[in-house]
Amino acid sequence: MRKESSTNLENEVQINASCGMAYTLDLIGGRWKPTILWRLLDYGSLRYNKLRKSMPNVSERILILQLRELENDGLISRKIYPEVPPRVEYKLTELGWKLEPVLRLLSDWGDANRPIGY
Amino acid sequence: MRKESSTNLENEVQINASCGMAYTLDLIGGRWKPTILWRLLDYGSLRYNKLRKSMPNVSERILILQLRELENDGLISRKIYPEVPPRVEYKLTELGWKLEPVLRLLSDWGDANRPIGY
DNA sequence: CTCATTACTTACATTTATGTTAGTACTATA
DNA sequence: TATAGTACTAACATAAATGTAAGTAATGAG
Repeated sequence: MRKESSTNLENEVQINASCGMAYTLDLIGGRWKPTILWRLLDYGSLRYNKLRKSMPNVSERILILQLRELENDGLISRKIYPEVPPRVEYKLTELGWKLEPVLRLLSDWGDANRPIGY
Repeated sequence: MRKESSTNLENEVQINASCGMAYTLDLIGGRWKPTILWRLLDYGSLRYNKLRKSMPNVSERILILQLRELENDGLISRKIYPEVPPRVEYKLTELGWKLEPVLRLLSDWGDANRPIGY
């Protein structure tokens, strides 16, 4: 959990409010968020388990955390089917799809400029 | 300082190596890096003191840390003039300038999609 | 009754990022 | 001798992000 007040948090809030770049980076900047977003761009829609199995190194807790943050920020949606065993499907929202060109540019830049042998 | 080995670090390394998006985000993702890069896009070249005064909320230590990381990652250069009092000028490298379209897209997206009243 | 399946949650532990405060070296100028 | 100016560094402290291991609810199949 975050503290209710700290210089750290105040700085974050202030920067995000005044700098579009920082705001965008804050939305997509978690350790596993790029991977999640990329999968959803690829598959369109994914069940939790399939997503998880496509990311062998995340722990469940962290994966859920990142999914919740993306959901709270309006980038992905979570649809629960009332079945047993449960079924939950994740997909990009309209806002999430608006990110596509941004994500592709970030991806292309990284692939083009990552040092050789990195 | 970072540990030499930890799951955290291993995950970071592995993701950055396999995902261009994550790699790019890692380069520009510090708290004050967007602001620094934006200033340098704007001014072309900036002395340390002028940069600092344009960012009243960073502490010196953190500003220097972020500058060093950007320098180590090859995005900015640091030129020392052998004068007293000292003079140090920061500017974007060629690689740094290549980021310009990425930064502008991130900025535009954030400004366009940040919730009202945020 | 037992077990498998799915999408989680809980309690705990560690690592990493960020922030605070004070101090330094060097010289020119007053 | 004292002070100002610049670009830092050092020692310390806190906040936030990430990771580990185990457990849970619900139900159908065997």
